[in-house]
Amino acid sequence: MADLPPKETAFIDWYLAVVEAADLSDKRYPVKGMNVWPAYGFRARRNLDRILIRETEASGAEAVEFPALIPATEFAKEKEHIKGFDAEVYWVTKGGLTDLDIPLVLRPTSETAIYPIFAVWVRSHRDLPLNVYQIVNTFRYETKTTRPFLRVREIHFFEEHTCQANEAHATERVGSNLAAFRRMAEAFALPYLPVRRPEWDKFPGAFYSIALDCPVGEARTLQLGSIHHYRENFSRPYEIRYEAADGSQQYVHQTTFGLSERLLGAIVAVHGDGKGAVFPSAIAPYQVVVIPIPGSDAGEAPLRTAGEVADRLARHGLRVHLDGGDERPGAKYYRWEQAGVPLRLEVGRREAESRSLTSVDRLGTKGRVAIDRLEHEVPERLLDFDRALRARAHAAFVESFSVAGSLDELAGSTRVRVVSWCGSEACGHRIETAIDGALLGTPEEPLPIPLGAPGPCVACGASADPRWAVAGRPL
RNA sequence: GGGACUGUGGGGUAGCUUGGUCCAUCCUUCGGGGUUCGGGACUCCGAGACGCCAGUUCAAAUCUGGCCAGUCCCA
Repeated sequence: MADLPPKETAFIDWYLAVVEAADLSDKRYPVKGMNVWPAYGFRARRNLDRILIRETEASGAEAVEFPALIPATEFAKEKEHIKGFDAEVYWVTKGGLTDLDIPLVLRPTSETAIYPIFAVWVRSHRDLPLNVYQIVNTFRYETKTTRPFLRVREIHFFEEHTCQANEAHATERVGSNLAAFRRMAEAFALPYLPVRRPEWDKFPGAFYSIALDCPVGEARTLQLGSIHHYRENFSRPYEIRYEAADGSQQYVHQTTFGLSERLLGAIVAVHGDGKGAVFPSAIAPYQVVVIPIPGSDAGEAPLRTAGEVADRLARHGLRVHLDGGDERPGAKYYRWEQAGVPLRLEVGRREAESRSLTSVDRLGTKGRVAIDRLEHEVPERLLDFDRALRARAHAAFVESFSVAGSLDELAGSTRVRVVSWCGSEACGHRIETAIDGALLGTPEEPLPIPLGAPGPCVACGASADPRWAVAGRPL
């Protein structure tokens, strides 16, 4: 088996090799950017979705589902929005052999599918807040190179859409989305930074956009998702109004929260290593793999014991896989490490006789697990593993930021840079040119490195109203 | 939108300059047999490819043209 390219010096080659070796996505489907979910990758995606669903519903939203096709007339109602998406939508212009009188857009995102119906659903202040989400596929005609999970044309998309009574309530919803994402990221063991995007880079039609950015090394960042405050920007063109308690008609203030399978890409990118993928236990397709080690002198005991172990763990609710194949144990170790399984249990003659298993987690920590206390000890090992994984990721996260005191320092940077910025677009663009990337925006939460008060703007030197901003190179 | 480059089994490749020695090399993968089994086993047998369409030629993976797909750089 060929070794993986080095993650440090050939990141994207490494990433693609891991995705393929771990059987997470099959990119051989003959449409660019539209990939197949094989069984193993699909398990990871389903586990990921479960967490999104759990945390979103805990934050007070309900699942709905809207159609995939949007009439051109509805799509065109919000002018910034259509301008932002025009170049990347797929059109359905024919029904059978007949040209459609109103062409249909295959949703690139669902605002314009949902909001005409919101206008019907929302009549009274008693209908508010209206918090709904859907997990559906959306389509964007990407022209750049596509990458499994990171940049695709058919997106497995989570989108929450809400209507609130006023701007303050909408701002609160943004806060509860941030809190929900914090809990999701805990399960993914992914460190991230919420960043308010600069004006020129916000979502088309938004009042403001908060991106959830995750550093992945070499100054590169991945946007994991985004939360938008729309104010009345959509409710006015779509006429989403309600009658307030005082009898007046008011436009709702809206928010959205979007995530995608890019989260899976981030999990691979952040946690993976020279051996392959590394899954946090909440996402892992298999949390535990049990490997029997036959041996010439061992008889049936290892296989029988391995079966017992796997059965009991499965009954206990763990995702466990018994690898009883003909390969030698070493080959299995390599394969399951590549596939990112958090915990491996080995069962040979010694283990069968002593009723005590050898455990090795994906970060290399070895231990023993008493078979009599399986149901207690295995979950404990998984918790230890998750903790260690989180600590490793957090250490890398802290390492990935550093302050830059001048534009010159930005060139060729291998970190995400924190700069003092006056807030002007002109200076923002100068910063972007200097780092050959993007001014990601202003952090919404404290940065993981010690910072004093911001000094004069790195671009223009003005000292009026400076703020810390982060600049990087989006992947 | 402009330019450069690339397409060989499931994955990765050799061959292309100078057409023939190629019913296409090697690694991996896959199916089957045997010996094995505490960190990528060995061995035997077998499967599987020249992006598509034309053209040149006695002869095309190799040369020419068009198309398709992809990658990178620039706007």
